[in-house]
Amino acid sequence: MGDNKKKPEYPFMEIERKWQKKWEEQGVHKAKNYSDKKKYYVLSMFPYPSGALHIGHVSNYSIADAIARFKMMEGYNMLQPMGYDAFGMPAENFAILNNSHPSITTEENIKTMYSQFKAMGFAIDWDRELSTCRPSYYKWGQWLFKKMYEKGLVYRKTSWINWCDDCQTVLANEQVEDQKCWRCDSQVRQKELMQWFFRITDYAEELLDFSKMIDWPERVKAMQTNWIGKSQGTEVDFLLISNHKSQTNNSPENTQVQEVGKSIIKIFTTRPDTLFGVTFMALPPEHPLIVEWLKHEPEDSEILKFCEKVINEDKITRTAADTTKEGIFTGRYCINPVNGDEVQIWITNYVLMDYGTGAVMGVPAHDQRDFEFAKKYHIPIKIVIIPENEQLSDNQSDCNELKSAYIDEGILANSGDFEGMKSELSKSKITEWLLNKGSGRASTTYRLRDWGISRQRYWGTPIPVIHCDDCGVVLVPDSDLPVELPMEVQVGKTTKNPLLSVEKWINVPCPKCQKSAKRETDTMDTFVDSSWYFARYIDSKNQNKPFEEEIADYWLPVDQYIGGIEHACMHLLYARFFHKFMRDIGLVNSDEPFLRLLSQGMVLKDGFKMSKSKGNTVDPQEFIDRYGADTVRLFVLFAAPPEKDKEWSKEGVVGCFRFLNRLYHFFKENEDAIKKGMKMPSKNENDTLNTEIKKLRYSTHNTIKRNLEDFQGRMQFNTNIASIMEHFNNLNAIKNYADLSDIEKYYYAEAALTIPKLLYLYSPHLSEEIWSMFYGSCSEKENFIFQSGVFDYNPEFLVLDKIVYVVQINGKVRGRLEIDVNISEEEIKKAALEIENVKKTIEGKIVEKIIVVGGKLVSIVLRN
RNA sequence: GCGAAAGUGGCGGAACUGGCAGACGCACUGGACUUAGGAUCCAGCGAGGCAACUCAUAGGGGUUCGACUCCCCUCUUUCGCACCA
Repeated sequence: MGDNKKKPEYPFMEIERKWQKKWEEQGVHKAKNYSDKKKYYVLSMFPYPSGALHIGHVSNYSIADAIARFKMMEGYNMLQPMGYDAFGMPAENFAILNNSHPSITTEENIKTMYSQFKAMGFAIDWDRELSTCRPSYYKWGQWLFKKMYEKGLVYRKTSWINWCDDCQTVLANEQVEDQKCWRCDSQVRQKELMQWFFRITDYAEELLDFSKMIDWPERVKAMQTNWIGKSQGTEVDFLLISNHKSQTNNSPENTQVQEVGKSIIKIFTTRPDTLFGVTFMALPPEHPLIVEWLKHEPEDSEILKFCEKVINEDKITRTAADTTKEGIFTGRYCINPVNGDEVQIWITNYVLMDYGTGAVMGVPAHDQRDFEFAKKYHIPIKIVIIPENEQLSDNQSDCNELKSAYIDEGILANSGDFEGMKSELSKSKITEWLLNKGSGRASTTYRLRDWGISRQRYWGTPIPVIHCDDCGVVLVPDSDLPVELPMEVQVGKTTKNPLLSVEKWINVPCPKCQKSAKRETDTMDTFVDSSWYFARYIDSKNQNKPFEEEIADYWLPVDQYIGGIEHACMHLLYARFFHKFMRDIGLVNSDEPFLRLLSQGMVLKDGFKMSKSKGNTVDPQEFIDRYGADTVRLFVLFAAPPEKDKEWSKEGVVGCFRFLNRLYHFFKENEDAIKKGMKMPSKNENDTLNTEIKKLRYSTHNTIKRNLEDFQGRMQFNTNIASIMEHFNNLNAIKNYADLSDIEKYYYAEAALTIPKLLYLYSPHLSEEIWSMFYGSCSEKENFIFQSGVFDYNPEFLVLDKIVYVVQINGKVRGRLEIDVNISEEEIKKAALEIENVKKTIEGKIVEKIIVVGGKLVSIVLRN
């Protein structure tokens, strides 16, 4: 021990390959679909096959693998599957860049990634591997689409989207830069396009319920709650005045018969207490009423021009909070149901058609936006709420002096029968009054919008629909599923959706009437694919249904999900929606897909997110080749707690490598010594243990305890690893092995062999290698670490016979006291007062009281 | 603006229910051994002070025998949502 000879690096490459081979040969990572054992399903978000594992993947799967292996040790029937999220724009663009077809490049990338996964040595059941771009997978995505359609959860409607004429596709908001297409730089315009939607809003209320999860980060729950954005308020009907004042050409059609549905403007408000302060009505140009009115406008009308301008503004600019509020008066009026006031109707750029009822009552005195708008266009401002302790003074002068709206609640003024009532109470009273009059009702709205899943893209799951002139939308029969993507297309920069030009594929007979019809050419958003993949893993080879319900009952929900925070309001919400839908059609019997969620932090370089454009990327492969998978895995877990961002450090990796190296050489050098201590001597010599070994034994069991409890609770692997290093340092400090008694040698060996067992979760290859030095293959069967069960400690060894008390005077540490455990409080006080330094400090002062905290410290309080 | 999280040495981070602030690792410094290398071993490592001690957990108050931890205020950073009526 401790000699100064040169040491070669440990042969990690050989060791890692060796154990990967053994694990595979003996199928130790395969999960059984039917088992008496309790199951544990560990899942990491699957990767998009970009051609190489990046450091984020390595971090994600290292966390998952630690949990997975712990559950294996605990004896669970553990499942950790892996697959690829292979459809979508990045894959399509990758193919375009390489002048190839995405089906080719994707499968190539999958191959590369698979071999990288193998080299990392994750405990993955590869028999269940899937890729979303294979017909065997997306067949069932299409099947689920149909089920959803049949349940009324799928619909088509025209909606306003960002459209690039050059690329002939919808652009997501983040693909529009400065009103221009990110790819071809041409002007983006708003276009009304027929799109497919999933009615996720039907589940809005249930999606707000997180009670069925065991452990989800507060942050994610808050983000989803925020995103769903439930608001309770009141819907109010404003009657239109049909022969409006400004109209000059009073044609009978316009003035008399109004369609019933259009004779009112419905608004939603969370502040019915301000209803008496309404001085205008704000509608977006897309509002059906406006659309109707515009038909009667002359071509050069200002109103028409204004509407066109607003509609063509890109969504982001238009909905930004700091965009100047603009509007135009329609010349028409409606009636405020609470007081009969005539209210001007304006078209504005700041009201959103797809929230609430798509119309807003303008209360300039009590809403900042309305206030700014009213100021600009000289619309009257009427105060109807005053702060509780103030009097309403001269109304008129007040309004002119106002610098901003009073948006808080208060006491109602100028409010008819509700005069003097508190906002809080008046809300329900006014709503009640409206209900009785039939011109309003309580209402709940959500910010959550239905999920638009149409993509005018080639590389995605085809929507299994055929359009027939006579029959309309016809679902592709089950027997014709999957609707496979045609392969004979050229993807390229210039072209529109390549599917549009595959005549052979598009033109099909209508399944109902056999007349010629056309296939839907939109494909599905890739988030549809990832919304149910966790369920497909449990029976991924099934050719007759998405998965067997009985197997799903065993495996679902996922016990532990690990992924990035970036999916909080997208993937994680969509997957919850899908799971609930699958429950409602009887496929699964649980309410939530993911019981526990760990959202891991990013790996940063120099404090920034790694990105190609910044040029601060790290290729993990480089480090894996040089220091081994065990080292890299250990580093990403040691650098910070899993949910925190971690800074990539080359030196840190080397530090982990050194630790593993030291460990390996320690066991090589002390192999014989440890072997001698492996058997508990028959004679119990506990009493004769020297203090050093007693401390080591304490270290062993305390380290195990810390690691065990951490896995049962907060899962901060960085401190676990630190504690293993610390314990190894303690073990290394024993230099007098030769002098030890048999029982001391036993505890020495125990201390040593604890290390591979604890480290197995983070650096499994080396751990197995060390373990096998002592518990090596007896026959054909290997003794894998997990088979030895989970690590456990003996609480008896954590009881010390001497304890160090810290002695404080007025809160400052003045000494310490090593004392027998069983000593009484009085004696401890006495002993504390006898410490030299304590004596000196309290000399000439009066001791007011002495507090003894059991097993920890003595606090002496002096009178000042 | 709303919501969430966070702020501790040169750095990543420990300190779990209030009880020795800085575990573990990196970097650094000195030494040993070295045909020198990303090797190994020993020692040191918050600041000030010869020392006893003092000062330090973003800043300021408070509760307490005792506060990184609890309460109040302020500042800063990151993230999410954002004209949501």
